[in-house]
Amino acid sequence: MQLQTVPAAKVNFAALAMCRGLGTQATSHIAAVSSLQRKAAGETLFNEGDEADCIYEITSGMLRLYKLLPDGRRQIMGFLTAGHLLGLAPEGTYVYTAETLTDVALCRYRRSGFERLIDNVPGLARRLWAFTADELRMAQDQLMMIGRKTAMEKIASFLLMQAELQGTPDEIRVPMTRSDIGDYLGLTIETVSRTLTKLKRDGVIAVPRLDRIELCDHDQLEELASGDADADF
Amino acid sequence: MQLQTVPAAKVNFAALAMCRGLGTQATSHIAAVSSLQRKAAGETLFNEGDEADCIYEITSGMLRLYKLLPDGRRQIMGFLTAGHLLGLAPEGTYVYTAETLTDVALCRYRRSGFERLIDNVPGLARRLWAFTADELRMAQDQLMMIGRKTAMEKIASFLLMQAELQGTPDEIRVPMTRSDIGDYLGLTIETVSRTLTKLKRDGVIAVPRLDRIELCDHDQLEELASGDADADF
DNA sequence: CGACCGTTTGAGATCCTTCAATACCAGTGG
DNA sequence: CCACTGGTATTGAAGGATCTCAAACGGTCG
Repeated sequence: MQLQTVPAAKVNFAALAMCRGLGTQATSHIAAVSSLQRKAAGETLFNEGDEADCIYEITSGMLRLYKLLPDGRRQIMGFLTAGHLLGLAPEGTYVYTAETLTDVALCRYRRSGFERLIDNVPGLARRLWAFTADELRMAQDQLMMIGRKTAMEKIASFLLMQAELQGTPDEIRVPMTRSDIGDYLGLTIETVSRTLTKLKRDGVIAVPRLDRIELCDHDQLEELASGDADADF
Repeated sequence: MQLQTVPAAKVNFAALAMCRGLGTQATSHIAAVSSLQRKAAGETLFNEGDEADCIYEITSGMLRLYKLLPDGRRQIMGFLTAGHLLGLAPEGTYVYTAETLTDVALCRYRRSGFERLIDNVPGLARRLWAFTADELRMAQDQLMMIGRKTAMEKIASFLLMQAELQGTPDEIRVPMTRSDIGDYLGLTIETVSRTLTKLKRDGVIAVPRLDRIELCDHDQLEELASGDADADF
């Protein structure tokens, strides 16, 4: 369900991540192939394997990206917030499924119109490259985390990463379920829950509501995340 | 130790992955900022955190890319062969360490000279983007593998991936140690060894030498890799 | 209130790790 | 030629972190 489509003219395109640093002319070219979209929580933006005909920029809200194995096992590749692009495959099909975790506002760029711009707008291809490179860097950090960290280190890293991503060092919003967190970190829902409980007991975090976590002891979290914490934690 | 530096004029640049599809003029521009290098097995190309002043293209041989945690735990991000680029960060520092597994031939592009080309050679930025996007796709496949697959599924997937990468469906070269494989898959060296032994016992693979693995039963491997194999394996 | 859905908690099982011993292989020097 | 050495791989036994299965809890909504 597409809640709303705003005429392109009403959007401040120069403020979008896609256009930042590009000239006004480039910005208007980009505006010409884009439209604003709203999605409710729990909707699918596109599926892994779909024809990649659009690039999206998130204006507000949060999405989850994931891949599935044939038997249903899921790996979440990331949680995206405002300012991030997605659907950035230079060719072919989407490599993951994108679903909204909250209500989301998006700017959509049609690939058909976008293609020409990439080669003609100076700096645009480079900008797309930079976005993809950043996504790669995050994927590789996640690899390190999933492959070599313990459950406690993963959870601590996750909490700090969300705080960083959301720009709120002391409290994070958690619109994703425990199951989402588990599928992001390579853990089960029970292990996520148990680990959070342990952090609560130790006073490192507080959970006033299911979708809020207060980071009470930032330093302790940092230690837990990097794995050089005292043995009694 | 740099074994050899070949004058740029002697290299067939048009055949390099970096230049493929670009014009002859673009190719000569790129040639102007590049040089050929050889490295022996076991050398470091660059370290995680180093100033990223060069982009490399592999001409022959194999490298490993990895990140380290403060306490020494290692996660290998990939094994690279001929035709792959590395060091492709659009800015800043290298995000991983690169070491040679075998003797390696490389084409090196200095960033200082390369920068200008990116904005001036039509199609180049897009090409770099495509390379980074491909690296991202591989990182995300690896995420799925490490986060959600069992040891047997990981090993089977690894063997098939190497066969694909090396273009030899029936036998793969294994210049990396068991420890490398473990650090790539998020397993210990013992689990890697035990899993390979099991595959040997079941006749799915054969190991004539430590650095060779024959894939005897490709179909069985595919089944094991995707996780929908019969329970008795 | 009662149903529902996600979370938490518990108990037991398991896969993988850890620790330790042995085997293998290539290189070296007697 | 062969013992010795160092490094990597294999194998075994035991332990532990995480998973699985199951029940209880807690908030939300009609």
